[in-house]
This record gives sequence, structure tokens and C-alpha cells, in this order.
Amino acid sequence: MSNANKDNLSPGEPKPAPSVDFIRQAVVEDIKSGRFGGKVHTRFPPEPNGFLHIGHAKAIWIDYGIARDFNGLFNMRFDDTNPAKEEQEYVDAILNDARWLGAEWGDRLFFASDYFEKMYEWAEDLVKKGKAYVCDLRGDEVSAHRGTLTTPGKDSPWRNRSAEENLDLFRRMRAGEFADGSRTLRAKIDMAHPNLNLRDPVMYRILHGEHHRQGNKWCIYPMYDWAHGLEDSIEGVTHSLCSLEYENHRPLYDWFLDQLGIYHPRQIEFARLNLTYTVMSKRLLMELVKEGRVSGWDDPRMPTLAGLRRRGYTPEAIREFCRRIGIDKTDSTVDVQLLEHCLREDLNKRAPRAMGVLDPLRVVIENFPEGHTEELDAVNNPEDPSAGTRKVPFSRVLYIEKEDFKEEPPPKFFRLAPGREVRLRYAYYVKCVGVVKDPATRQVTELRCTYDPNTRGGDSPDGRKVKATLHWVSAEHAVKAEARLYEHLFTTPDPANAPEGKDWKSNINPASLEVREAFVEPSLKNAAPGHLCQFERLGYFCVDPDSTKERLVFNRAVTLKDSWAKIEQKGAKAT
RNA sequence: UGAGGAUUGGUGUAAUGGUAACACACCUGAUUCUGGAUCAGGCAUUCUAGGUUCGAAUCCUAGAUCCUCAGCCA
Repeated sequence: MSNANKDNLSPGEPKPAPSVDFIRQAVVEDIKSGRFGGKVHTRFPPEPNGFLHIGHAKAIWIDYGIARDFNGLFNMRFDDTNPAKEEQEYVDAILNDARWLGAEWGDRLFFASDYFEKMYEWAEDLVKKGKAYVCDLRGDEVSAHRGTLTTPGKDSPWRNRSAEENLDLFRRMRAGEFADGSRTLRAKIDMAHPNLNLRDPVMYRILHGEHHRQGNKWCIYPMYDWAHGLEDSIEGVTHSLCSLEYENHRPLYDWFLDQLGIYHPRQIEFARLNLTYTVMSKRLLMELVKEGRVSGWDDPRMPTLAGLRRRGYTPEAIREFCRRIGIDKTDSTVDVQLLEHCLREDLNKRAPRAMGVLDPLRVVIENFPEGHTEELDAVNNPEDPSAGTRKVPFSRVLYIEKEDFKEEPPPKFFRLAPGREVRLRYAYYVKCVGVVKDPATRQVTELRCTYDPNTRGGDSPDGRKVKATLHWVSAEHAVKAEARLYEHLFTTPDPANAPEGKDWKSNINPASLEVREAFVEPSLKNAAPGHLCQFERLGYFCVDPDSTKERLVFNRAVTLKDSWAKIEQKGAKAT
């Protein structure tokens, strides 16, 4: 199954839940009341200063999903108002990832920077109305005047300049007459307002920088609070959905739109996604990348969409996850196991099976003729008969998983042990008749087994049962491959909160990546990057783009559920 | 201690004055050529205290706890 994202195996979109979230309820009310003429129009407004992560997937799926559910429109719009942080590379990655997730915006791709001229005009309007003024305070002085959470701020000494003077100064700001940080345009609201956001917020700052789309055209740039509502208004957005931290900004969003008297969308806030064992802030993710703690934004351990895709996550699994976590205003942390469950659920139905051995133990079938090879039929996917079968070669020397043999099997261990018989998947029953050890280390280096020719294919004509089925590969035919086994990137459920005196990076899991020299069945030899399959009994794996013709690299997307591991763990605790 | 929010099992959500439910996780068992999947079952919930009501997760009052905000970031 190569190109998992483009194939036609995708299941239909999940049916709408019987109950709807509070945002959809609000949308329904607005439709009923005719607030926006019955229209629904949303947008996803990323800043191109980093890669999209699973939290953005939630946001996209709310924005896009609501537009789709109500036959509305959905805009992709970059909020590129800060040239200091934004880059074209991120624009490209974000577009690619959002498309991969499944969002569709047709020709409605927009950039806030394309509205700069209109925003500027509106700013002049506010200046003329006496609702905005040019302030000569420096950054630290602005802070000092702002007051605190419990005490009011002080008016800027420049607050009462005439409209004419403000207009002149503002135009000269735009013309580039002033140095960075020397002046700002501020809204004239109320320096004593209990909501700090309303204490004469900055609308424009002077920034002589190269903008990724505007070049050097501008040296003043609008602040988020001023720009965002205007962007929504220009595009005719009805419901401007954002995360909880903007709740305190909604009065400002409304104030600007009201002062201008222009079309006024409704902002609604929801809780952002948190996941156990992962960090979700762009700043922290950026730090991981910059410090080389991971190989890049698309490192398979990263919660970025690029990382998840490389890891082997499908858009379907991520969307199902987004559906299941719901939407609410409660700060919450979703168990990462739910994400993993969604992937397993999706891949169980779709991923072809294969056999691969990650930690090989040599097995010689003593009664199998040397130099002889048999081609056995293996089912490609027990969950999907239409997936058909394939041939796997069987010969005298095989590899099985080291952990599938124990010289002294503990209770409930059903796998191979001296004298014990097990089934080799789709092959034969084999019995362990001898153990070869390294005389120096006493480590088991080889197993001697016999096979029962009457059990070809894996069934015994005499009806004798066997308690375990093992995966295996033929040593002679197996393909060497690199297997990258991943664990959580962090050792604690809430890594961003480090204990007193410790950095969040102290929670990084030093064992989050383990590289193994593996052997996989020959049918995988030409698997292309992105190909997803299940290694039977081990987990789901995805061919990494690092693969070359000579060397396959597999990423373990997620393990299979492992009830033996649980039994084993309990046993370890009990003793 | 200002303003704005939030609070239902371990986790995430539902129930919108009328039997507190679903999923994940966890635990049993059945079944199985993947100790997978599947199937059956189990565990466990309304922040607290008052009040209104025949009846409250839902309405009222008081309190508790948690989150966000003092960037010329978004």
C-alpha cells in the first residue's frame, strides 16, 4: 500500500455524531436567526513561522469541517504580519500538510499581507476620527505605562495629539522616516480598562525588514489584534474560530470592527489540543529542531503533521482522532493512546501484512533439505480478503524473533522452548530439538528444530493444536533493512511542566529512537517510501524516505497491542 | 488580590429540568494460523455547601480549584 494518502482505500467520512459541539450549535443558531444571511464561512489562519502539528489538525478540522458540514466556504489564509519570523519555506510546508490532511480551499488561498493597503486606509480613518494616535514611547515605556493586572495604566503623553499631527506622523511612519521601535500607532481606548488588551493597544509598529511576500514595500506592520478582524471582515468570514487564549482579545476584535463600522464576523474560542507525552508549542518544537534533538520538523517522533506522516500516520486516522476528541472550552489533555488507537484501527483494516524479524535468532530445520526452497502462500490481510495472497520462501535456515524463544519458559509463555512445538506462520509446525550456545557468553546463538512436513501451510491434519504462531523469515531470502523503533519523545505525561529547577528538556526520552538491523521478507524489496504495512505480531511500519535502492529503512508507526508484554510486566512486578 | 473563562469516571466527550451515557485506557472471559483483530462482560463519574422543584449535571446563592492576560509575537 504505497502512497497511503492517495489510494482509494479510504473509508467514508464518519457520520456526524448524534450530538453536536457548542460551536456547531452556535452556527445553527446564527443560521436560524439569519445573522449572516444564513451563510457559513470559516478560515484557518496559520502564521508561517513553523510547521503544522496535531493541534493544528484539530483546528483545521474544526474550521474546515464546519464549513463543509454547513455547505459553507473555507479559506486558507496566512497571517503573515511579522516579517521577522515568517518564511516561505513554512508557507509551502503548511499548504502541503493541510492538503495532505484533507482540507480543501479551492482557489481561496489568501495572505494577510495582501490586505496591508486596505488596513492602512482603515487605520487612517481611525486616526482621522481621533480613535488612534501616534505614540513616541519606547517599548519599555509603553510597558511601564500599561499598569498591572490590578492597577490601571497611565495615559501616554502623546495620547492627545491632534488628528492632523497624528495623520502626518503616521504617514511619515509609513514613508520610513523613523527608526524601528521609535514610534507606534495606538488605538485610543482606555488606559484604565480592566482588560489589559484594551489599554491603548499598539496597532502598527515600525519594522524595517524583508517580508517574504512584500519585500521592502512596508516598514510598518499591523499587530495581530488590529489585523485579524479586518482580514476576517474583508474575506466575509462568518465564524472566526480560534483558541481560548484569544478570548480576552475578543472585545478588541469587536471594538476595531465597530469603530470602523464594517462587516463584523463572530469570534468563537475553543480549547486547544494537548496530548500526553508530547509538547505542542511551536516554540518548544522549534527548539527541538534547532538544537538537533530531533532530525528536523519531520522527525517521526515529532507531533507535526510532517513527522506523523513520515512515521506512518494516515490522514484518515488523524481525522478520526479529531472527530473523537470533540470540541470544548475545557483545558484538557488527551491520552496519546487514543491517537495510537485511531491509527491501529485504520491500518488494521488497510495495511497489508508482512513478516519481518527485528532481533534475529538463527533457526536450522534439521530435517529440511539443504539448498531447497519452498514457496508458501501467505494471506496479505486477514481483515480484507480482496487483498489476496503472496508467496513467501521457506528454507532450511530461518530467523525468528529472539524473544520468541526461552530456554526456561515462564508460566503463560506459549512460544518456543526446548522440546516445544509451535507454528511458523503460513509455513509448518516446528519443534525445538536443540540449542546452540556461545561457549564464552552462554548466549543462545542458534536453535535446532525439526519440521512436520504434514503441516504445510500451517494446519495439522491430525488436528493437533499448538499454542503459538511465530513470524519468521528465510535467512537466505530475507532482505536486510534498517528498522527505526520509536517511543514517546518524552518520559513524562506532561513534559512541558518540568519539576522545580529543571528544564522541560530534562524530560526528553533518551531512548525515543532505537535502530535495529532487521530482516524482512523479500516481497518488501522494492517497497517505496510511504509504503505502509504491518509486520505481523510487531506493529505497523512505514518505509522512510531515507531508504535507498540498496537499503530499506522502516519506521515503526505504532506497535500492535501486546497482551503478552502486559503479562510479562505483571510477572516482573509480582516477583 | 483586576478582567475573562473553565470544572461530569483514570482520560476525552454526551445528556440543554425527567433512568448520568459513549469512546479510549484498564480488568475478566470466549474465540483466533498475528498473545493482533473480533465478541461478551466488568471497573468507574456530576468540585463543595446551601436553596428552588414532584424531580437538578442542568436553574439560583455562596464558596473552592484550575486556566488565560501586564510583546512594538500570533
